[in-house]
Amino acid sequence: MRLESTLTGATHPEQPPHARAPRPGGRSARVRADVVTATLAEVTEKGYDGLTVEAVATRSGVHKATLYRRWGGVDGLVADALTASADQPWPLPDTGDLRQDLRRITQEVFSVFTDPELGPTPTALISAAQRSDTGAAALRAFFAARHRQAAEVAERAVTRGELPAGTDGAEVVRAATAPLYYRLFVSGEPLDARTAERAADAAALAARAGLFTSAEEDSAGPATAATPPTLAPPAT
Amino acid sequence: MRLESTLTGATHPEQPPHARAPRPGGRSARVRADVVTATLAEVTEKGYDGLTVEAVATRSGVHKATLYRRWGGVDGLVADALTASADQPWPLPDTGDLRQDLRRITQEVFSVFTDPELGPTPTALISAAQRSDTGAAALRAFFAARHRQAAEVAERAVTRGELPAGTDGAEVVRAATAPLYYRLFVSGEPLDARTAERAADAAALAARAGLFTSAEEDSAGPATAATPPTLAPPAT
DNA sequence: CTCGTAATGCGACTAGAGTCGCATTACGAT
DNA sequence: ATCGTAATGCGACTCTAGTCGCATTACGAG
Repeated sequence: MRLESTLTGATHPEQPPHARAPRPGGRSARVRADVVTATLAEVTEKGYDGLTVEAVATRSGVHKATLYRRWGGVDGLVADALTASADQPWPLPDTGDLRQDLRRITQEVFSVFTDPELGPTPTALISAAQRSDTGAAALRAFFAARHRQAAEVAERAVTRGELPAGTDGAEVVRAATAPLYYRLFVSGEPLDARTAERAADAAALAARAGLFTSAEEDSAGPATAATPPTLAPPAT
Repeated sequence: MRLESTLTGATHPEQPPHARAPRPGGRSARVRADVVTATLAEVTEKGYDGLTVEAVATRSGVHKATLYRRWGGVDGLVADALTASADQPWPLPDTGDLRQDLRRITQEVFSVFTDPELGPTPTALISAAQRSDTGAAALRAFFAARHRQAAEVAERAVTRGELPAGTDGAEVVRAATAPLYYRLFVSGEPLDARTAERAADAAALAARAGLFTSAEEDSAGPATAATPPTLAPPAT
């Protein structure tokens, strides 16, 4: 479980949550890498409630006081770990069909968070990040980056003429993934592959109906009814 | 961790703190009421991170040890407060049109959580509840109740012939509200009235298209099956 | 190589969360 | 009214998160 290669090997020499260090040199970088690694391991094993600065200190070999000085506490540790994770790229599907692309995306989200092997870490990370202001800020940045990136799927659909011009790509992505995150982190209801599909289909449907164009104002018009598009029936 | 069976014990099926107790009499009831009130006040004022058993003890006039005995800790306090809040009825719209009904619902959610007067309490409550297993269980119950109740708007739509038979009402409600909760509690992105409307419209559209009927089987084939598990969770 | 300085290591100290055993109170039944 | 018992009050105790001042290390510049 060597995350160091990914997280630290290519670690950008900035990002200490506090101040940009006048000494970004070797040691500080190593310390940060070790700490991030240890934090991820700890939060995965014990969850947020079990996350302790002292445990991270022990595991990373970095002194407790140093952790408090640089990260301020568990909040900062989690936020930094999340920030470090946010850099990693996310595979973007390109099937040539919006609905398929969205399905891939929601399926990806679904499998990442439910996979017994991979799931616990991102799940714990996000849960943990929700708890503090610093973590919340990191979360916002995290999702903003994801949405910005994934919006391309919708933008390609616009280019293909599949979606109306002016469609807000990020909004489409949010609509597709929101039901999943809602279940995972808010209502706590079980999440299955079917829900992931439905969410993607619903988002695609709404996008095609033009609900996500930014410069749009409707009221009670023909509403959404007139469009039972050629969309294939619900995945089910 | 372990709540006395008096509360949410896992031992017996029925455990609402207020349900059957060996001594449901006056004092215990008063104590619980005082504690719930104090908990709500504290969590509203200080947020979850500032929530302390000792502060609740002082404010409610109930001894700290009693709080630990009956509620187990802050987790239990929050969970109980949430449970107590869940009982309160939620206004159900009935405009005769699904889309309008859903808009009312999302608008309601929107205003409750963003209202500077009312918002902080439910927001803090839900945020707090997310943090522990006990709280999460209470949250699930809370949302399950809400969904069950709100599903009626979809069921009426089915009766009217506006939606296909077999539509899962709760699912429609979830689809409508998920984007709001997602923004509020997961991504932390700003929430506005327009988003609330769009979410309702999108859900209505998808429902009409028959995406939320429960008894059906897949038609799109292997679309979802193949998924390159190449995410970026920091684990490995 | 030497030196100045930032970063880390170190251990003691404080404060507050959470626990425990026992005394006291008040409910509910007789 | 009386009594048995559950629930609460009470205070001392433990344990650990978090802080502080100072010693030590290692980076980076000359």
